[in-house]
Amino acid sequence: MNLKELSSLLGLSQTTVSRALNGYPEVSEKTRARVVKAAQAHAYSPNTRAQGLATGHSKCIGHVISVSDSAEMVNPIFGDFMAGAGETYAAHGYDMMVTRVGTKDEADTYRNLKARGAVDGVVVHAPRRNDSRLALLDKIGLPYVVHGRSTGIKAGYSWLDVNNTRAFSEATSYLAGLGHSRIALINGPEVMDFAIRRRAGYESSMRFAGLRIDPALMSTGEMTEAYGYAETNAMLSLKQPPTAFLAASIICSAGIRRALDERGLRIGKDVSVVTFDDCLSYFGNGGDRPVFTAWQSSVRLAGGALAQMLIDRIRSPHGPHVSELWEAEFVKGTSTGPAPDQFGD
Amino acid sequence: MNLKELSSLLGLSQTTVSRALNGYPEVSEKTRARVVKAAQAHAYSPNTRAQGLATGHSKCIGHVISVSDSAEMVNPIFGDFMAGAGETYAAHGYDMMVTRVGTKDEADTYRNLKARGAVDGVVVHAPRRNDSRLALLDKIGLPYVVHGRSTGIKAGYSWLDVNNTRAFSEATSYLAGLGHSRIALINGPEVMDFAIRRRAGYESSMRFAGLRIDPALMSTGEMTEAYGYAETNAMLSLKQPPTAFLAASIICSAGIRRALDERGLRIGKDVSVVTFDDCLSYFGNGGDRPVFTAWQSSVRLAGGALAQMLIDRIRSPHGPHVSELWEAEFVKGTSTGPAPDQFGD
DNA sequence: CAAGGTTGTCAAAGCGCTTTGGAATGTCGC
DNA sequence: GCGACATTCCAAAGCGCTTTGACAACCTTG
Repeated sequence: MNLKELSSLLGLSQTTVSRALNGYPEVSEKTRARVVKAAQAHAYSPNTRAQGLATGHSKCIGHVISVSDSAEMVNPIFGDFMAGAGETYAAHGYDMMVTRVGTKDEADTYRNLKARGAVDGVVVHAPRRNDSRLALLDKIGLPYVVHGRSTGIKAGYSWLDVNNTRAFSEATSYLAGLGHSRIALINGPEVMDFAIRRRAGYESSMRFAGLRIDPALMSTGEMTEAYGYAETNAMLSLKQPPTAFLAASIICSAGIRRALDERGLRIGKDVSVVTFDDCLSYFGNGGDRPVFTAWQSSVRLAGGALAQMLIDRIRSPHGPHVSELWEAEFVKGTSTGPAPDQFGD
Repeated sequence: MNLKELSSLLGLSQTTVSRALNGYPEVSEKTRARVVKAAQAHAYSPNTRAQGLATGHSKCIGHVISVSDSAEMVNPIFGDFMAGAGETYAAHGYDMMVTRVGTKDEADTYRNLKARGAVDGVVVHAPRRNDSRLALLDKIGLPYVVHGRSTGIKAGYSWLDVNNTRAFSEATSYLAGLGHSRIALINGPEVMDFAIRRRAGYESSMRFAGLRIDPALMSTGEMTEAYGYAETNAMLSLKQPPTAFLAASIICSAGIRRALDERGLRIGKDVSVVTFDDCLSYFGNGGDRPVFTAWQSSVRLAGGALAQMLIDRIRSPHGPHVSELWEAEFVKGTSTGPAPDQFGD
């Protein structure tokens, strides 16, 4: 069923039917009602491609997810982010396109998306420091919003970020306040802007507390369970092992816990753990009885908010840039406690 | 840059340029080379929508992911599946569209996708028993492949599934062989076909081993970490607690381990755990030194294979159906051991 | 050298929609 | 009863591509 058929069925011109369905005022309410009813009865939906050709808009939003070539690692927050964004898109009649790409030909992918007119805008995921994608997107004129920020970029852009610096600064202070002095940072990949900020927050609070910043207690890597496990094991084998861990994600933290358990160390007693928590739907932090002491912020909600931000931007591509800095929420779990007495036992 | 501009730039007709780029034989190699070079130089890519309108194909594949309305639960395998599928799509020039939907208006979503001509085919995720989606898709004529199977559907369809029955049957036998008699099944949602099969495999091996099938030791639910934790705790509090657990996913198993650790039970000694493992990139099973004894099958590879299957099907929509049954691979970890002597200690 | 094939190119139609610029009809005031 | 003005509808152009059918131009053959 297409417009031509439907209109001849109704004895109206395509113009009128199109206008009736798109809510234009040049059509009487009586006719409109008749058209709408017929459209529903015949399950008519305008052909997306034809509509796009005629209007110049694809009503589609792109998400380019780069999969690290080596590890084939997919960011675990991806699913929840999409779920949040997808809801908003659907409410506004947008489709969502996902493009998987190796990190090296990312630029080409964006260029191609634009050249083909495949999408009206994109969400930039996992921004790095001085991320070259932003300038590229500005240059080719593809509207975008950034999930996170990119330190070093002078030009304005729209973004939504969690206050990572603050979250990690507070988390560090919290642990220092409990008497911990050897606090380990199990960070995400430090090419990522968020990881750089987290480290900065950690370091500033360590300094403020008068604690030594020990490179041996700081690690960076893809936030897998195996990574959390391996780093924890390595650090606990040091001559001066940490008494507390600060982790970049709850997936890492699962690995940290595994390592601690394996060594018979009691979490929250012998060793404290604080984690950042993205509120993943399949890996919650224990619900009402939080397990980990955590700073949390829902990536699903972020997805929804960013989607809205992008849709607004597409509507007025030259409007002022907007940004939102979300504060992570503190949740006290059972994974933290006073530093064990180093000279006791 | 569009076809019109490019062709006038070259002093050729649109026909010739189009044919040159699409590899038709009616154009001399000399002209073709000239055209290809110019297209590259001007970064010309045909407009997707116009191309789609003209050809009648969208060169786009749909993935409808239903998010349970209550829990807003996103299947954790989603990201890895997409990564695998996306690679194949890209290699064949297909785009990938994701539609988030509440479970109730799933049918409308498929109908709409077809009516709008938005996609050339879809991957059906998480099939249920007697899944009504298959008949719907047949009826509206939208090509599809199924990730899994749907017991009860008589009509033929193309699918790729893991031999869940066998994996869980063998896993149960394995535990029985170690002397376990009270074996718990922490299953996925038993509206899902795969979960039904897994349960069947479990039950048949329990019967074969002459063990009692105790409903109190069988649970079903969304495969989250919290679920694994809660069920394990509940079962361990029974008068006759299980000595072994069989889990539906490694995410669940993380919850099981947490519950065991919390109670001071040694995994692989006091309690054994076997899990199914989808080989998620961010939650591996310990790499070369597997943690859990597991039956594993990579969901990323499944994504790639299904994508290929669907593309083939789109090319010949009335060809014979194909199906692949993958055997899960056994991996021995440290999470299993002989059943503890019930009368000892 | 005329008849018949190839080869390389093109003009134009068509995909299904939106939108511009009219045109027909109805309504109103005087 | 007539011009002015809404109101309601329509024909046709255009979005950027593919594809059909036609046509020169260039070989082959007998």
